[in-house]
Amino acid sequence: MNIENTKAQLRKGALELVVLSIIRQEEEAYPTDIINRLKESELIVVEGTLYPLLSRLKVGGLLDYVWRESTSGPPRKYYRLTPSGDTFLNELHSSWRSLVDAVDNTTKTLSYHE
Amino acid sequence: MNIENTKAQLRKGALELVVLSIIRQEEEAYPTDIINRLKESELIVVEGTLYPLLSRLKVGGLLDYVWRESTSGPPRKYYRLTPSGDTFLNELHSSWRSLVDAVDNTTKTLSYHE
DNA sequence: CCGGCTACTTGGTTATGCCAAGTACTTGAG
DNA sequence: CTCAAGTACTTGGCATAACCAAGTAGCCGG
Repeated sequence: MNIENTKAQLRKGALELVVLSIIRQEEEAYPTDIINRLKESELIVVEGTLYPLLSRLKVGGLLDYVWRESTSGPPRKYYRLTPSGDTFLNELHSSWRSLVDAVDNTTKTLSYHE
Repeated sequence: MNIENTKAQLRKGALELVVLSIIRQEEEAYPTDIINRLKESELIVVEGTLYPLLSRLKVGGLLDYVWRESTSGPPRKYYRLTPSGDTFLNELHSSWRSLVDAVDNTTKTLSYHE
């Protein structure tokens, strides 16, 4: 059993939450922005993960994007939250808090061992 | 995009942590025990999820079990943490705290919207 | 000895996240 | 003009987790 493997597993599902949060914070963001923000938080994500995730959120109506020119390369897709994306993010954040509470509740006696 | 689906996704990977935590708390526990404890914390898990998870942890050397007679049916597999399971759980708990911190860090400005 | 309860097991499905290529647009050097 | 290098986005295939649903099997009471 590999701890690194399980650590990676832990964050699955939290990605949608953090990606949506970053986009809300920035008002609008393009993928490389988002990847850099994630790296700052030590939540490393690669392109092959992020692009499909953004597409799913777009198809789901939670995100929208506009093309914008870049001064240093091809144009970029700048993503923004739609109104339903905004609502969804609030719900998702609340679900996250519930999960954290539930896990904390289950693991709280760990403190006797640490 | 379905909020229920994504909510379910959120807890993936957290299951190993809570299952190991429950077993440590109880000293030893059999699957139905664990499922009931999870229900109390609103972390619903079905047999088809839990049994394979326990098997993986057993194969990984983190858990061990003993058969014990029951007064109301067939014997039960009582699972216990092995020493390496104990170490693993400490590491996993620490990874969990890091993830929570990272997500909280990313989502903290959400409070301005709530 | 058989119906119902309790425990445990096991295919098959879906979806996420990752890796690794691949496509395409832009700029600048020569 | 053209070609290399950089930036941005896309896609196919793989591994795995969690779930669903069905199935196997031991145990007790009538």
